[in-house]
Amino acid sequence: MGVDLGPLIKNRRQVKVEELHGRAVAIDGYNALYQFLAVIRGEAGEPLTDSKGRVTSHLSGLYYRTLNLLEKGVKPVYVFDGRPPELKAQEIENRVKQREAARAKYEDALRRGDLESAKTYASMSTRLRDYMVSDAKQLLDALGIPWLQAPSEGEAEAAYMAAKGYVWASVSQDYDSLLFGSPVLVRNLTISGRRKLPKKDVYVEVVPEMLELQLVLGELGLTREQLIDLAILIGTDFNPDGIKGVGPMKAYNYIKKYGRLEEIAELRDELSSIDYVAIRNIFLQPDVVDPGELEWRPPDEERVVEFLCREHDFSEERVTNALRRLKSSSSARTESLDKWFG
DNA sequence: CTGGAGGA
DNA sequence: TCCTCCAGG
Repeated sequence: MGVDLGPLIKNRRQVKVEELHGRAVAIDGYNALYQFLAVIRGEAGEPLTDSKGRVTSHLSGLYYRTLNLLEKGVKPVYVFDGRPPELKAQEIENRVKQREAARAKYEDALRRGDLESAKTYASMSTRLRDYMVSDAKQLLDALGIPWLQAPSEGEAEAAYMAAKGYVWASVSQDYDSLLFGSPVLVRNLTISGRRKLPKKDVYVEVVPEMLELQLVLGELGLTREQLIDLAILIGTDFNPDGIKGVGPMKAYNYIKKYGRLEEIAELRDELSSIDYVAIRNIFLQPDVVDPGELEWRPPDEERVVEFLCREHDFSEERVTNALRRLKSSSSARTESLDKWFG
């Protein structure tokens, strides 16, 4: 779920798509696929599937989102989670239980014929299976988009890539990559702007926003080490409960007043059950790998059609239309991308 | 979420 | 041309 740093961070800036032109970004692949799976659903909340019953919602989202980014001159590299740290076990168990509870409510809502609730709970019961990730990687290969299997946390790997200059920014909805040291975090990376709020017929304009680590730290008057301590008080994936009764504001006040966890006398008992030294280490010395040279190739149209249309029953008209649009876009003909289509 | 249809 | 709505797989 990530750390709830949102309320503390005022220093966020809306990004225009033009500012992303020509830039490489590392996208948290699991984060992205989960969102597509949660959102792209039918009337009763069922995911899109092919004729063999395999889920394809995430492929649809990944395909059109990626082509849109390419059309705008953005060069994405997708980073997928590897083996989670031991300390993430509790968080993973929590998520499993939440999904199971949501699934029960989903089935109940279906029985009652309450489609609106069904859709909500279906979304909450989203599971990302291995085959879905595998399919996503196959699609990216066909599209000529690089992807990376992180040794551990994808967010950590993306942050490393940004910090080392392999990419300009990391992309995720979560704030964790700031804790992992990403100099720039982009949230809401989407081209088409408006999104419908659940329940009400209200539409909200969704614009990509950019958070810079140094500006955030400067705004809060904290070091990255202190921001990590603050996050531990609120609760991270590695101590999901945090400290009872301590949210973003109280956590901030504690760290501003005492500087670091060791000095907070009144929380000594609560903190004694949290292995915060190990958690700090996950954020400060994460298990990452050098990505090597990233290569963007032109989409292999034959392969894309074979995979999406032949194998997964996508409409060939829609799929080829999208590719044609990319080919005729100005971005595809300029700069480093001109080699794509001769 | 996104593209495309169909109405304003 | 813009906007809203809905199916997509």
